[in-house]
Amino acid sequence: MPWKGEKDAYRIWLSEIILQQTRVGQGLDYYNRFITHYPSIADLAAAPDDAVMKLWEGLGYYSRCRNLMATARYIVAHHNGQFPDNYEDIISLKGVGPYTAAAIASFGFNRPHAVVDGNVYRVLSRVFGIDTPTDSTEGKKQFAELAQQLLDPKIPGEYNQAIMDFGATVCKPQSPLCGNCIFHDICVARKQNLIDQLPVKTKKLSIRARYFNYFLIQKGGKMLIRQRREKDIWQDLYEFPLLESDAVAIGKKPAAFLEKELGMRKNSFQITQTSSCFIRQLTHQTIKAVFFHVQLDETATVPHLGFSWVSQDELKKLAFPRLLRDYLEREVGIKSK
DNA sequence: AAACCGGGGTG
DNA sequence: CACCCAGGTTT
Repeated sequence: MPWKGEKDAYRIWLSEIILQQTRVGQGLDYYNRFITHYPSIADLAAAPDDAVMKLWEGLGYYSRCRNLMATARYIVAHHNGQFPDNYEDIISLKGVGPYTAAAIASFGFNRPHAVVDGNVYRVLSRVFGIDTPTDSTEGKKQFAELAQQLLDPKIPGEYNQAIMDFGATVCKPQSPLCGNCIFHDICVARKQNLIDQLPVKTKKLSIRARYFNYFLIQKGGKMLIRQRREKDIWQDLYEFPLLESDAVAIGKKPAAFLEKELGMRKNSFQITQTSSCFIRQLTHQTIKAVFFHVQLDETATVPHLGFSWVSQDELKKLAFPRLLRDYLEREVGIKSK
């Protein structure tokens, strides 16, 4: 991992933001691409939104990318391009919470702040036999205090790295290596046979189904797109004209949508192709999508506010949700790279 | 305190 | 399928 032992706060920050709720194997390529494109925080701050979001495309949790841009620009504007070197200033940055602030402060500036991530929750809950839910306010406070108490303030960076590595390689979520564990004889969870019960989480997420009907409208080699500006999934990413419905089958609504919502003239278009249902499982939503290919005739008039026509080359430079990027590549033959 | 925010890997 | 991932922000 290129960020291990890294002392450049910009690189530490970038790697930590990328790794939020993201596995190392998934984030590694993204990290390398960002460092290549934007070697310094000033480079990142100067980059256009669309270019940065394109580099983030497919990684998910896109607010991380928006906060990344905002923070880079803030540091250039207000900290002379120098990353703040203390916990309080660091945690005040957008997109930086307790974990990330402790990681940057300890790795980059040798400050004595203990990290508490999923690994730490797991190790501490098992070794000490703590069943307070880690997703409760009380649990967060309790584990943070314990972690801070255990931290070796002389070597905070090494300590933080060690406990997270230990959680990732020995005290794993499933099938932990208790036989080789240095805490074998003192681990409360192991002694009481509670390894599979700890850590405790209370909140069970509910997954809702959503039905997206996308319209692929092409004309003269260009496609009609829009940017998602609402506070919803995929904010600031691009998509095609969309009709969301309550169920998979939307009957005769496609034509009505094109006329009413897009202002297209009746009988000036044809739906030439309807895809099968594509399913994308997100953490808290199941997206079921159908794609309608629309053929326009000579008299067709197309909207309008909020939409724009883009060529394939322009489209490739914009960030689309994975679902749409996959459909473009598999069914339309447009490859992103 | 609870809801919301992606995508992928693993067993 | 359930669970988890070097979490954070908004309501």
